[in-house]
Amino acid sequence: MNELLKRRRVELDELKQSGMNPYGYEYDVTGYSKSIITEFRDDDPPKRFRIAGRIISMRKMGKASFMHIQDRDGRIQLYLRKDVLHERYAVIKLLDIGDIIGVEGEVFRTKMGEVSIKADAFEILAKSLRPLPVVKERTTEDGAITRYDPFSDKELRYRQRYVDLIVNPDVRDVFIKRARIIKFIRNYLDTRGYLEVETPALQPVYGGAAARPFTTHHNALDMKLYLRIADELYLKRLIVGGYDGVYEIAKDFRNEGMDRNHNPEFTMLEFYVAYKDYKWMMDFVERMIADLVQHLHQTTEIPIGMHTIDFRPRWKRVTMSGAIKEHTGIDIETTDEDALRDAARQHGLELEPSAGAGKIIDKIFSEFVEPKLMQPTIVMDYPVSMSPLAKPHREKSGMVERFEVIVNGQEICNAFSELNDPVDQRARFEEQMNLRERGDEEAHVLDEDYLRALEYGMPPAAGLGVGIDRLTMLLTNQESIRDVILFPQMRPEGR
RNA sequence: GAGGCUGUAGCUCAGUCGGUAGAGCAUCUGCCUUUUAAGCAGGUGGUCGAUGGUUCGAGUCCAUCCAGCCUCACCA
Repeated sequence: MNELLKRRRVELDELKQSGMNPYGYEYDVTGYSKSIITEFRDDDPPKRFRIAGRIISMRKMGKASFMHIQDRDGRIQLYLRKDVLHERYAVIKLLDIGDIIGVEGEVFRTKMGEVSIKADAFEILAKSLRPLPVVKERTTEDGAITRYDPFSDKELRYRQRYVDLIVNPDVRDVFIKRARIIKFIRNYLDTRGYLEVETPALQPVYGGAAARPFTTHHNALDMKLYLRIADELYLKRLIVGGYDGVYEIAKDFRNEGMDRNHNPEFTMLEFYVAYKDYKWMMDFVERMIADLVQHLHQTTEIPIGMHTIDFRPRWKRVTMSGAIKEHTGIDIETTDEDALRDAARQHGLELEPSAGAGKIIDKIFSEFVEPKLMQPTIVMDYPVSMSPLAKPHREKSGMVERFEVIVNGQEICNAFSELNDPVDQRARFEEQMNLRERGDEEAHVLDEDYLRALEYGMPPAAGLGVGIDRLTMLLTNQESIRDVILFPQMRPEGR
């Protein structure tokens, strides 16, 4: 144990010997930093508050000391004087940055103009035994805060998120926004009469997406179970069951690589509405997201990365074939598979010989079109081979009624008119099983019970999936999914 | 899975040609009753990610491993 840790344990013992409990039981808080400061009026008679928080800076002088404590809303300065606290003042010597204290006193404004609390009593609520990487900072005249050498090591920040949250207020803010995003969506769907449901995370047959699952084992049933990769097939069973609109905000689990856009567990909104199609869903989702952005930022126009992005409806709508033609000159509607492959190769794409037309189109799109779509864009009408759960296009053969929303070069949602023809659905599943036999581990699995449900009859329906983590990244301007997940997956810590 | 970069004090980082390990902040001691990147003076603090190798001598060169980041591949 190093000197800093030893030192704090010595102080802990001294506190106990002095008769103070270094781990208090409760504190009756009557004020919070932010409101105390904003509501302070110089002409009013002094007000008293009890406030609790963590010490984040200290300036001890001989017979008086200043410190800042941080509570849930922000920071406030404390002023402690020996001639007020008397023998209690000696305890200040045993306080450290990181300790959590409760303080009672009058609010006043210092000579330098900072609203502060003049303490006449304090208690220790939790003695901190580890040094906190707090950092010097200065508020410049225009109100901007300059921080010196902030705690920035990503590995430490993710592994010890509690420390990150204490010392980096911006991080705390991201997760408050994340909560507001989820709450807004839930409220938006609830007030329109859609039912929030819960479906199994442990599934005997996984489905609803193309991905490799995590597996686990149920001891009592002695059976293999999968962690869900999507909730789609269960939610559509509920549409069969007669609910008009259902949604679920839930964790999905995919056993794939990790990078700045992928975490093995992530949060997905899935939403299904009976008697609607994908056109209806386009209108719905652009309205919902525009309202969400307005709610979060008080405007629909926000800076993201290098761009300013405007979420105000109506968003640009393009077909996949139109977008590809515009950005590459390739006409996928009049080009057969071999010619398509040649065209893709001419554009510099490397393709596996097994790649079919759908895969080639998808590759062309994600390589040459998607990165260029900065403003919210609805891209519609996808090849049927890429979308085994979507309904055939009512006009274009070989296509399905599906759309994605691309913002800042990234997909943020995926939606389609749901396939409700059980015979077609069975054929699509069988095609997927063929792919699986040829070694595609991510092909969809045939779900016999889901087919049985469709055979009873499912009304036409529109479905939507929104990756909440990526949406949060977008709306909080974060570059990595790890910055919007409190405890991202990490390799075990070496000791 | 492939390539590149990184790992030095609690935090943020220097460390030259291979020659006794440094700074700022934090921390400690003393002084200081409206300070605020408080100040002044003086200190403490290191398994240089791990293991092995080359060398008279390794933070520095080499190999292997661990962890993180980035790019690519894979992937809704």
